[in-house]
Amino acid sequence: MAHTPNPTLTDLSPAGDGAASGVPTQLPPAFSPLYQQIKALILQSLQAAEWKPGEAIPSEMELAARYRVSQGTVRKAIDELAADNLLVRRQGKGTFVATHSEQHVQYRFLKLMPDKGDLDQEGPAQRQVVDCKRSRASADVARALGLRAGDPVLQVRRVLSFGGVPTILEDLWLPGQAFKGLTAEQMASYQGPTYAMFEVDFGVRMVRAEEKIRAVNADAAQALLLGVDGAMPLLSVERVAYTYNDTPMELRRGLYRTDTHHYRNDLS
Amino acid sequence: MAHTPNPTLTDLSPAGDGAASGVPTQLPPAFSPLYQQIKALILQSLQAAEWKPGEAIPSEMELAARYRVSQGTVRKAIDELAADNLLVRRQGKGTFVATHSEQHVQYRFLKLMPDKGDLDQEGPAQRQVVDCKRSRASADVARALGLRAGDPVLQVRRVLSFGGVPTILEDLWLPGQAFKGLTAEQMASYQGPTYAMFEVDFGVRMVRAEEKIRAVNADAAQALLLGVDGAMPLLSVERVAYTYNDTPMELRRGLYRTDTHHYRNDLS
DNA sequence: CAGTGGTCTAGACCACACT
DNA sequence: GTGTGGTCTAGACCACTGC
Repeated sequence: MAHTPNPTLTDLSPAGDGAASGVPTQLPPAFSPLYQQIKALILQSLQAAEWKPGEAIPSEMELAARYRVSQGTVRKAIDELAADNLLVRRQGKGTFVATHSEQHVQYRFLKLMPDKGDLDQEGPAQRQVVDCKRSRASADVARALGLRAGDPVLQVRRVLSFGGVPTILEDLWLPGQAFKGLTAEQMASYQGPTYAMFEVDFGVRMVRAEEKIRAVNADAAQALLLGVDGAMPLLSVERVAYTYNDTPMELRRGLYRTDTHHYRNDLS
Repeated sequence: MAHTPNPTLTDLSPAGDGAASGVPTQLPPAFSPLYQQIKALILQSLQAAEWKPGEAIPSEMELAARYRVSQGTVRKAIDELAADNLLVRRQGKGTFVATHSEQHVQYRFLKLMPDKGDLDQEGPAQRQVVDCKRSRASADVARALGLRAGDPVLQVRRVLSFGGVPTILEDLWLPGQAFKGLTAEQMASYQGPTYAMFEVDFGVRMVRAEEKIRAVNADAAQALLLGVDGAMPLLSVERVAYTYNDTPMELRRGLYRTDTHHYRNDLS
């Protein structure tokens, strides 16, 4: 099988040329390596929930057989998906679909750290849902979520406390479509990360996010909920979280107290 | 050469066992893959400046011959170094030592973005050096830089403006040892990123950094330098930058205006 | 023990850049 | 054309997990 591409896979290699059709290739067919095609196929299966968060995907040998490529090619595809945190490899056990329902990745998207110690040392975060209502997307919200203004959205306001101290005030906007039936009860009572609940109850898995950070002054209502003086500057963290396919599924505006905590970022 | 480890490389594989010494291995010898050892060797050459920033390193075949391993093993070592942004691969040309002296990575460590558009569209940043003096490390500074309190440090205060608007006020602390002879003139007049100057003039290459971000109020002097009202909340960005070997080589405290810009971060 | 991912090798061929 | 990195294959063996 020394480079005899599987006929079921798109042969994008210029090597084969277009002689069969008698038409010489004008535009180079945008060469795409085999392992990228395999990666895309695996990604499709993930989107289609053929394998669910936490479950094992087929072994490298099985996938190699399925796609009619060598184990090494499957390996490279999986390597990239693991680097993107979509899959998790565990030697001797298998390769698993990444999930937010795990202790050690509890706060994967939360970059706030206590000035001393670790978030885990402050015990589990207490969540207090202040508000949870159906509403309609403003122009701002619609743009961020890829909706049209006026489309139904779910809006949640909550306070997160660490060690009993209110530290984060968050407003969430979720597309009404995908999160039909979400209740305040559910937001408040679910044990574990909110994104884990989204996976379990709504089949929505967040894979990446973008944050814009600013320093702001709180308004009166915000200061009250956080129990801080209105003059204390706060960190404004605006996050858009995406599922597979770069589809935005959540807009979140957080206000962080940074007198005892800080937002930590590693650059490389 | 089907797994006959080169004798010049540490054979950490348990396969060889300790029979030669007659002493059975008690503690497993911390198995380390060959490619990790190669990676460490390449890293040593980088630290020793055997190849300088911007230069090409030997080809994969040459390195494979030098270390007596297969090309694939060298490849995997280089892959990881490239993923860490220590090397840059360019197909058809070679593999190069990463450098800050390049247009498209101009602002690799600067996450501040204008709310509309791109930093590059605002033209080159104007740097105004407010102060540049030799001093002694305070306890804080010493801890961050891995020095002892009282050790000589270089201290720089400067203002960065984009499109003529003062946007960042920065204080830098540099180990006096490594940056002997750095002048205010040099800080102000060098064309290009400051980290590029560090590479060229002092042989110090920054490879990663950690930032702690808070919302703060400016004091009077700071507000004056940034030309803002004292009540405007600002982003405090405290950065420690590291060279090879996780050696801290710079402490930087920045105050960012976030009324027209924001700190951008991608999570995954 | 069998099955999984992880490492290492060797060789072929492709895409790209320079000359 | 030559030399570089990039892809793909095939096969061997190692390390880890759980039966």
